[in-house]
Amino acid sequence: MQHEIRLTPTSYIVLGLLDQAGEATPYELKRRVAVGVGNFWSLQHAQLYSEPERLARAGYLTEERETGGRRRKRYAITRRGRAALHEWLAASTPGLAELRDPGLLKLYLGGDPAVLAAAQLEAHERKLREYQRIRAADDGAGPRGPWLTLDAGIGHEREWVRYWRRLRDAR
Amino acid sequence: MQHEIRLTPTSYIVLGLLDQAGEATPYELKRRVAVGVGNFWSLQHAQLYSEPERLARAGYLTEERETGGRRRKRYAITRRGRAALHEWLAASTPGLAELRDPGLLKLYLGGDPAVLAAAQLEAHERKLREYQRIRAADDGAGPRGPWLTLDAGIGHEREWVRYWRRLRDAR
DNA sequence: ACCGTCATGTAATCGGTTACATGATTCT
DNA sequence: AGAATCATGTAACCGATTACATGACGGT
Repeated sequence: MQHEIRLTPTSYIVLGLLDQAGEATPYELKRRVAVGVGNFWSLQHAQLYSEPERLARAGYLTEERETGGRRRKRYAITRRGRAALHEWLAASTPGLAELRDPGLLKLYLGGDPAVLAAAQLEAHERKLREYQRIRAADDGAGPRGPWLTLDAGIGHEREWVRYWRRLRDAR
Repeated sequence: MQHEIRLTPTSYIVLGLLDQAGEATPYELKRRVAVGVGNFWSLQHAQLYSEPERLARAGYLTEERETGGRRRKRYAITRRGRAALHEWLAASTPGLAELRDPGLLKLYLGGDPAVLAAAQLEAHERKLREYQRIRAADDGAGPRGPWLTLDAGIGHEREWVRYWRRLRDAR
């Protein structure tokens, strides 16, 4: 309830999901991540056990154990947690994202463009189709954020496809 | 010289740069990273001290201390290091990159699209101009990798600009 | 001579990843 | 009933980030 801890993106994902969900167990968080944010910011499932603990100790969440059966831990966001979340949401965003693409790294360090392009192209085309399927299935209800970010994902996948295709066809 | 260590992207960046440079001190590596890979895969400078040590202990690099003045450590890649690098370069690349953009994360978790868009747009426009300046200054000599990845960076920055602009102008 | 900044490095901490492990369920 | 897979969780390790610290050097 007292030590200051540093809040990382992982922290805000947990806070944000709990803010929307009301309360959840780590496993529920895991599933929510998998169908949403996980597409552009993935987490190890173990973090969804350790991070809520950390947040609870610092007073951002409450934790209570179910009494029956699996004795799961259920977490809920506190007023302090909500405050931290909204402060972060409103604060100006510092740096930009980095590409951090393993394929691109290989390209930079001397990998064969043609070989890389072939593999990357196929993977990105597949990913693009997946996103488009998700978007087609979305009925537009629910919060706007997920829909908008999906749109970003599609845009970038298209860009990747363009990029690797040009590279493949070069020369 | 003997323990197995896990090679991370950081490892390959060090190996790759040393492969091109012949040999270097951590500080020289730092500068090379800053003008190149660092644009899409940044590292803490401290890692450029610890990682070469790790690699040297495992036999991928040789390490020798300068005798005079600062007694810097100079590293060079070994045959084993080169082998590991080229094996990695040739191996098929596993997953795709994630966007991992803090602005996008805020958008997903409920941040105000208009506010986010304004800030992000400006930052990405600036970054795009920077890349274009770098490309204009590039004489096309030297290895191809850096030039090609710069191109990827430009493409994605353009996509970000399109994306946030549309978002800003929406409604 | 002093100051500020760049150069260069080490130490401690901690978040994140990997590995391990057991209880439920479903399938054959 | 046994096998396989999903659900759920813990523990250990380690790479990465942060903080700290000192030396060199150029400028005034």
